Amino acid sequence: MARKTKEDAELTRKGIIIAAREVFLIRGVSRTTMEHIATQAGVTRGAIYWHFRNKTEIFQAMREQVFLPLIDRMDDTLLVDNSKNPLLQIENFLCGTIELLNNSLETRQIYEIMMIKCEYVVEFSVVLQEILLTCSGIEEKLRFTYEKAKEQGLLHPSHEPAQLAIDTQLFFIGLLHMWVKDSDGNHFRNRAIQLIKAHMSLLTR
Amino acid sequence: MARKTKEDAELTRKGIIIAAREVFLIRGVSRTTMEHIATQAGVTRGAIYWHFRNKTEIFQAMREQVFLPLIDRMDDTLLVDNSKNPLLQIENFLCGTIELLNNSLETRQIYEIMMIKCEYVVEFSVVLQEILLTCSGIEEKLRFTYEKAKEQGLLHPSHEPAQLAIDTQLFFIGLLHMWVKDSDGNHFRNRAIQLIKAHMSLLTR
DNA sequence: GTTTATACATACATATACGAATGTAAACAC
DNA sequence: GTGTTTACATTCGTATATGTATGTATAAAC
Repeated sequence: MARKTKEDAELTRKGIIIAAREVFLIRGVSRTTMEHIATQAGVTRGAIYWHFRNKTEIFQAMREQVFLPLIDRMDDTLLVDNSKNPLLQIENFLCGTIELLNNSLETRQIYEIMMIKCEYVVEFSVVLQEILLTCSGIEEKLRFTYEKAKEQGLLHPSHEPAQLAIDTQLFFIGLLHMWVKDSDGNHFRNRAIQLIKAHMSLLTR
Repeated sequence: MARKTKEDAELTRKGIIIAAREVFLIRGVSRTTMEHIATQAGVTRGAIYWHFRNKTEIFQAMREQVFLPLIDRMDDTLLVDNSKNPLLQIENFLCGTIELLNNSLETRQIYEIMMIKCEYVVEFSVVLQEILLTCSGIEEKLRFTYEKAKEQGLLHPSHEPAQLAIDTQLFFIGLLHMWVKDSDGNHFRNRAIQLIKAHMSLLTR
């Protein structure tokens, strides 16, 4: 075949990432070969090796498509200081994430890949460090928002923002993991929003 | 080499499982080959294929060593009806699990393998179903214990046992995941017990 | 004490994956 | 409009993994 325009090449690159996501989801990252991805994308391995050095680079490219927007949305929802009701801000952030998972096939699949279709060894253990860092960021932003709530007297006096932040964070990490695993939907997916509201109400009174 | 006694053969089998655990932890399940396991165990692949049909069977054998005791301990801690203080029963179950992770290298490694060194596709997706089932069991037992607490008037009147059970379960799932990922220990491992007590105190008042 | 089944080691056949090297036609720079 | 670079496809060499088949020495059964 012949050379493409820059736009076509970019389309090829995007197509490879999409194909990788689809194959990762079915076969898992480790058991996916370059040939699998190439076939799914309708190109040859040559095309892939032109755009990416190896599978890890494809994985990282795929991951960034979801995690950079997540950070942005988190900042938008939690850090913005309209602060009518900080507790509602937190609830909206959590519910918004679940709705994003419900609405965006891409996001849903990437979360699933990252949580149960990837082995965090050698090259991939870098990703683990980034996840821990992201979690630190979330905890901090939750604490910041709980502190605003405390200032407004919305919290039980004996509840400390730092404690609430971690508790909410761990609750949500657990929820996300079970949401992903619960592919039938009956245990967690259907009830996720309700569970979040219940959690928030537990901490409020 | 020559034939061993039954006891020797059983030792070989155990050794293979131990070797598999050690290699799984470093290389991940998918990227571990039978040859890796054999070398680590000091045998040849022939020995492994004599005891197990394939890698999945080794994985399952390894998994059972940890999960069957977990169920037992859960029943012992939560269902037994001495019930001086059901809330303390729950706290003890959660803290006991963390302490088990701290004290037992084997348990710790198997949890780590199952959570971040394994891809749940095809043969392994059966394991996911089992995990979901185990979680259902945990939720049920937590709810049962929270109901006892409610009968004894230990809970805030507006708190429902069913809600508390799920909230605690999700909190703990999140904690376990972060505990495993936090290999440095500064974020979650060192604080796990304290976080559990904080969680329980949040739900009590 | 002979036979048989066991508990492996060794050898073999097949399949698959990777990365690099090479080929090539068209886009783009000039 | 020619030269150069780009965006791939094709080919090749090498390595590695799997499962099975076969070999073998000994424990156990009789």
